[in-house]
Amino acid sequence: MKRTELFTKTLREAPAEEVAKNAQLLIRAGFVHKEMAGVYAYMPLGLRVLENIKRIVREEMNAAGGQEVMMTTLQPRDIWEKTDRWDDRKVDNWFKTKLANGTELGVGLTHEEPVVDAVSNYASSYRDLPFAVYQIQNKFRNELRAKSGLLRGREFVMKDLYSFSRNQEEHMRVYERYVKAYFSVYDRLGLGDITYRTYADGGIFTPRFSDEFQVVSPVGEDTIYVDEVKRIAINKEIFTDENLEKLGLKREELVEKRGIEAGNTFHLESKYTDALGVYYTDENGERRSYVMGCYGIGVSRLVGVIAEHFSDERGLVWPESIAPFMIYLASIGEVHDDAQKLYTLLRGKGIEVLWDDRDVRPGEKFADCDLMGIPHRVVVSPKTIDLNKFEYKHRTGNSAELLTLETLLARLDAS
RNA sequence: CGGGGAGUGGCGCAGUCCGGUAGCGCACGCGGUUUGGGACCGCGGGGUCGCAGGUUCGAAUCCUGUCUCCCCGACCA
Repeated sequence: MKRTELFTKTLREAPAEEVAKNAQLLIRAGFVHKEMAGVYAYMPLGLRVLENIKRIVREEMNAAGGQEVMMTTLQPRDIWEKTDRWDDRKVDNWFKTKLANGTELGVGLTHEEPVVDAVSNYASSYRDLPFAVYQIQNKFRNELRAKSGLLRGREFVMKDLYSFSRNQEEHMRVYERYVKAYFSVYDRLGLGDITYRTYADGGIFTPRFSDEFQVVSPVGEDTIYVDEVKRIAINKEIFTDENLEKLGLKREELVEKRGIEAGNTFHLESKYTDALGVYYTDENGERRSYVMGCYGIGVSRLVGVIAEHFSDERGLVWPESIAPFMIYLASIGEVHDDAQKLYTLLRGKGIEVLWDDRDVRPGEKFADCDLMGIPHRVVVSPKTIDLNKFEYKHRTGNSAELLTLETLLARLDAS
């Protein structure tokens, strides 16, 4: 894409109302637009990042056997009453609305009930099991207080997956498979080293712990205790001697840290299927309860987490796996034809290039390139043309170097 | 929802205490000089000062109400 075709602009200063680093940088660089508290719209660059994260999540969920669906945002009241989750005193962050005839509707905040309801039309035999469905969709939660930029919003993009198994043993195999898939996701996002599987409260309907995937960060909302050798952690909310013993953790081996919950997985047992009267038939023709699991990843929250973590005093520093563009091509001086040639050549190789073809001074191009966090910067100028080379610099590098076309392409291939 | 702070062109701010017809920087438009780390000069467009009442000859400024935003807390992916 050419910079002159991109309608968004960069700002020198962030809006005063934004304090969170992730929101400040994303707004300054033109990635997101704040619609209201806790509600952000994605502009072209931000959408590219969001879609890249979705792609990675999708690939890993598919690889683990998940089948993608898309449930609805509008929710009928009856199925939620069956599981006792309609009442505002039970679930206090519903957004609700009405049909013209007065019928009350819910605006989806999670999808256990509708997924169970939909699945019951198709799967009813042990032969169908196990299976899992997932979706990547906007969720709406009426949080009392939105904060921390993209980290806690009222409308956000979430991947939610629901597994259905025959029994506990099968469920645990499936469960661990998705836990593994989660780490593949975090690894590919560059967060693997600072993400800990964290034991947390499992909820009212299971004696078991749930797992949270906590990204260590000073701005995290959760306090966790990390065993850095075993690479697991325990959330402060269940930090008791009894639980430590149960989990085989020793108080003296744990380090207190702050974490951002970037995902979680729960054992749902048969709570929702039983409540909705949905069962399967086993090989003996007997009616049996499903064993369910649910698995969430805050996709839009990850945009904020990564912006927060991968940034420096000059701006964002996207990992290549999700960067909006791979290369920032800055043309300096009267070099349009040469820049065009390189632009076409790189795009022909399937490389995403943002060509800054504006008639502005070099410093402004470099500053924007750094602020936007594009991994590779290539400069075409009269000087580089005279030498028959290109100037190359990595976002995290200290200095630029002059490379021939072949070396440049090899450098990009290697990364 | 409790406590604290703040709403003035798209963004950052001054002006509010002490009422007199709105200003600066960035961004935007035109002209010119510039051109390797956010250049400079000149000219120009854009704001019913969050909203609604009230006081006053006169309100961004004083009074009342209301909406919104941010921070801390409680709650939560």
